[in-house]
Amino acid sequence: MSDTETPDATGKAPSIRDVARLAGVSYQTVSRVINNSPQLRPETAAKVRSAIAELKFVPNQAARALATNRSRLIGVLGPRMTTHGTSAMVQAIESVARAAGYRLTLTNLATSAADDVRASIDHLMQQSVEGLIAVAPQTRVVPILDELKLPVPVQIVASTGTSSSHNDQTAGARAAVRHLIELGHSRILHIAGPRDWVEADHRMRGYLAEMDANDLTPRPPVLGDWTAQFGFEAGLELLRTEDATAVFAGNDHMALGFMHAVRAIGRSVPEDISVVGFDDVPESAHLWPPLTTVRQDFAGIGARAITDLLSRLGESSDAVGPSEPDHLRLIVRSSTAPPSR
Amino acid sequence: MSDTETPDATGKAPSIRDVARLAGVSYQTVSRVINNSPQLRPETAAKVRSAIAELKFVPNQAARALATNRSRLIGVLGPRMTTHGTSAMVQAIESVARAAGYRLTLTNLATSAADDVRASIDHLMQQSVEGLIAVAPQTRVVPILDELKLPVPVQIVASTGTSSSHNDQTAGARAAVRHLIELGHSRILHIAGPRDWVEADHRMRGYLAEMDANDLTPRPPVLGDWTAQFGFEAGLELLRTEDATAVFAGNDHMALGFMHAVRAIGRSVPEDISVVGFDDVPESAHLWPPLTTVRQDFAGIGARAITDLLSRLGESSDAVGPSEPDHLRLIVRSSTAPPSR
DNA sequence: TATTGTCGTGTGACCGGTCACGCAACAGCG
DNA sequence: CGCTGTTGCGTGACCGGTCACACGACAATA
Repeated sequence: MSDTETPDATGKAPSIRDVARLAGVSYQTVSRVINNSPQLRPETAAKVRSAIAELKFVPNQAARALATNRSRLIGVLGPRMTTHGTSAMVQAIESVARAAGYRLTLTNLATSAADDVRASIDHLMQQSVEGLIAVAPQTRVVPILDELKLPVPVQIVASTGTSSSHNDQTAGARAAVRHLIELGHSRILHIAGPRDWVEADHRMRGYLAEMDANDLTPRPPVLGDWTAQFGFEAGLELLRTEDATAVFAGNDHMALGFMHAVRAIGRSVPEDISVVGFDDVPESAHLWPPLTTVRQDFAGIGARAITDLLSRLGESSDAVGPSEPDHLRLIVRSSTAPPSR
Repeated sequence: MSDTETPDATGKAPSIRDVARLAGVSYQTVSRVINNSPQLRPETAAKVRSAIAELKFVPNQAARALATNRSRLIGVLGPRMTTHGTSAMVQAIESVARAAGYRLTLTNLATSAADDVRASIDHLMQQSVEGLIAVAPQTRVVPILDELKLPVPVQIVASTGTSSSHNDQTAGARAAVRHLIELGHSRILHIAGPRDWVEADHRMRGYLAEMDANDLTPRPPVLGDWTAQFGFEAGLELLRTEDATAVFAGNDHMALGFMHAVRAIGRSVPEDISVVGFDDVPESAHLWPPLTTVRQDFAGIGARAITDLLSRLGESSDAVGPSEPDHLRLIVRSSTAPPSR
């Protein structure tokens, strides 16, 4: 009478054989039930389902992966530095992947050294991922991915677009610079992101291209590290050595740091100098002054990237349609104004 | 002569049997090599290793998991809303886990509805994770975790401490409020985080406790959603209806939004009203004015949580030692000053 | 020289699923 | 009434590792 409440108290998880025994069918029938095979009598399926519920059976994914040679696992190669943008993208990726029946395994780059990158990729490949998605990778990561010739599809998602839509990458940066030019600025500086980030590169190119298109001579961009701290330090330096009326920063954080520097030397934004950022992180609207910036739909970018990857995996992409590229938009706030001199 | 360059071009990944054949040993010997068995003649091991290299053999984790009944997989239950803090913690968790030979599988909560939480947990359990780590969970998630009686260890990591060190949870909040009191403030408001976040709850309790300890009557905290936008809106409202000289916000973002509201009505921080935040996100030092806040070592918290979890899994925690709880520190900047009236 | 123990390696079964097939029962058809 | 086709389900082998055990070679011991 001191029987355990559950039918088997072996401590081991029940297998399809256990379920089959309880339901009075063969293990293959159980397999059919959990795979929604159509060739099943409804009553049989019901019997099996109740046995599954009773035993709290949950299919062993490892066994399934082994037998089918499909892991339904997607590897995410995270960036070295996480930001609002990358987290938002990863989150979107996860939710789309899960809805499609895929799981996510995550790894972050410790550094961007080649060995380190290879180790991270190995780590993912060992889990026999079916696809790889590199979030905001540094530029040096990309050739490594190419060179490795991975046996699975690789999707690169830079925050200015996926690898499949390279055309509009610099558009946002150009819009930002054009805005400054239209306000009447001509001495415009650029604080860029790190040399080896895809996004940084494209935004810098956008700056150079737009300056060029307006017959303005760009100043050599300062290369930063995306942080507010750098924006601050670079700002102190630039304000001492350069005579500019506007700055286009590679992201909002550096713009924020730069604005701090402007105040620190007793000048003000936008009266003395205009500032525009990039990303439109949720805080940018509430900075002082509210920051003019370029908005990105991070979640949308992430979702598109994973959708593309899934469709490359032969997954019927549920009517997501082709990528619509217009996810960059200039948001004008009060950190920009016509030059006073 | 048109042979492929690799020994086998079957398109399938090589198994230990293939390696064994090439090395002229048994598959068991290969298994011993990849598991670093000591009982091996060095020459044999070398032979096998070169065969492994030649075939680019990589052990199939699914098969291993199936045979050993150990997945070496840790499930991460991410929060509904990702912030700087949670990303930093996840990143730290990943790096520690990887170093210990564990892999991470990630899922994010879409909402905090019970069904949704259960679905997310199921999703992780289906992958037969060996442990679960819930990052910054809402309070309602915790009882669900308890009630489910998961067969694996669960580690809850709130950004104010892991579940194992509950004692200092409110300390940071109390320090923040005490700082305001010591400056001479008595009419101090609190903009709290969402009702169902563990952190929000503890910070609120810290506020109430410290007010109480100084015989000050706390105002009922406003419950926000962590965003700058909320801080802004709540600020507009509070500044209209309340007569306070200081505000303690549940996080830096809401503090930032509040400061925006102060400026929006033509008053200033800290002259008219002092503001203190919580978290010390990297941008806080560069806000205007630089924000007084409570610093948290997110990476350290994350690392500690995963270390604890690993040790509960019987992993020899490499001399990490017991958790040192002093990771909260008040950072005084210029958003706080004595009251002017 | 026979016995015992250790070292290094091989053999068969097994983990929990899936796949390809086999097969009984029954229906439709000439 | 026999033939064929379909439906519904069961059997054996297999995925790629690991585990328990067996076994031969050789050294130490009696």
